[in-house]
Amino acid sequence: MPPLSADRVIEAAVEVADDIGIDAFTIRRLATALDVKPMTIYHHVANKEAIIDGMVDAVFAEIELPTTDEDWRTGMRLRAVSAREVLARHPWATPLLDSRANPGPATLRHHNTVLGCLSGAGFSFEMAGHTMALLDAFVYGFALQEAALPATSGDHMDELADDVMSQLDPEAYPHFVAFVEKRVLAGDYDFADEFTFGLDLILDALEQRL
Amino acid sequence: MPPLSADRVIEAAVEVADDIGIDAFTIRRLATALDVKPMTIYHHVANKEAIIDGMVDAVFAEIELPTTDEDWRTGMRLRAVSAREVLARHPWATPLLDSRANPGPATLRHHNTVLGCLSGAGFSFEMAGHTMALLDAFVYGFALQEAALPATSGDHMDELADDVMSQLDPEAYPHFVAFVEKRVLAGDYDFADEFTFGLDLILDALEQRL
DNA sequence: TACCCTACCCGTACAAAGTACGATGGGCAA
DNA sequence: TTGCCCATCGTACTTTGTACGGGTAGGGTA
Repeated sequence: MPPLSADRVIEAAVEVADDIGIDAFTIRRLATALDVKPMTIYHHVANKEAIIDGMVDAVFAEIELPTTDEDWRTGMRLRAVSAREVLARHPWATPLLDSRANPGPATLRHHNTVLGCLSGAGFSFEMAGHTMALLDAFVYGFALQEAALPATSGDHMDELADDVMSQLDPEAYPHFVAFVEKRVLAGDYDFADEFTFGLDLILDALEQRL
Repeated sequence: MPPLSADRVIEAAVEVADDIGIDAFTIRRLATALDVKPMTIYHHVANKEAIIDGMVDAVFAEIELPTTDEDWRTGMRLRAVSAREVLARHPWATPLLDSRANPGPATLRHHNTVLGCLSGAGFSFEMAGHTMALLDAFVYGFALQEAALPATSGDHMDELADDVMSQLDPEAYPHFVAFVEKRVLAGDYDFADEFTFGLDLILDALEQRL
């Protein structure tokens, strides 16, 4: 076991948060995961906020970025798909991504590269801003919805949905109940498919406006 | 002052969270706002989680819903615009909207009405699912971004952006720095405008697919 | 060898949070 | 008046972040 370091603290913090969620993530639990006493951690990071800053930056670092020799659509699609995957692995991160007052280097690099891809493709600053805000909103919002799901597909969802349905008055919410029964429980529903539908619709529409 | 009730607890809780944020929102502070001792609150609600369930439902209740005699596009646009306004008033709510295991009546009514509007306009269950997932993702994601902004427009932003810029190496992040200088600090930038751009783009594209 | 410095690590302790448990007190029915 | 009920509260326990200061090991210097 190498001596503790800020990087090892952040790395373990991400793992702990993945396992037990950001609410249950405490310094004491992180210390246990690192096989160290709580106060040891404070020798390497200033406080819990600084750890979370680092965790968010680590998440940004996992997201694949467009390369310079791609067209904007390929690059933006790649980044969006990668971001969704990463945020699915780290569901606690989505509400925090934009909320850090101290963005880390990977965060800055991320935004810089995205803007560079769009500028390189001839987007005006105005259009680049529109595009980034729109795509980010969609990706973050989708990740938020997905994080709330008990499961995105598979057998588990049937039982869970049944459970919810049983406590729900079909008279009061007829469209909702019908949707869940006819669509969600139909068999082949996978919420993740909604992502590609929305993403490609947005990319198509952006392309048209150029 | 009427006697305490679950509704008054929820109402005050929303106000407190609006004022000081969800992290600083504690039972003790809520009790102070209600001019009551902490334990009194537990006579009316089960625990803090139940309060948050109620707060989220109260936020859903504030969002305007489409009426049955509108076409789908008008209804969906109205709801999206209203949701953005409501979430801007209650920035703490966005990450919680989808995360409640016990949705309240306003929440269920909300989803039911949205689905009803789409079904009434002839959307298939499949297309209604696509549409709702896409619009919700955009609205929630946008609200998340907006909540992270120190300000969406006005003079404050200039100073804040200057502050951020001064600590940032233009060599390392040239596109990012250029974007902020040329677009954000240009004078008439208002992040809120990005909302209508994205929303109308999505609605246009949805209309085309029908 | 004797000393000390530095980099780590930890023991203890305190404030603030959620909330279990039981007491209190004031109004109403009989 | 007596008895009861129930909204309110006092006290106390657990869990959290983290301030403060004390160890301790290993290497450099005299």
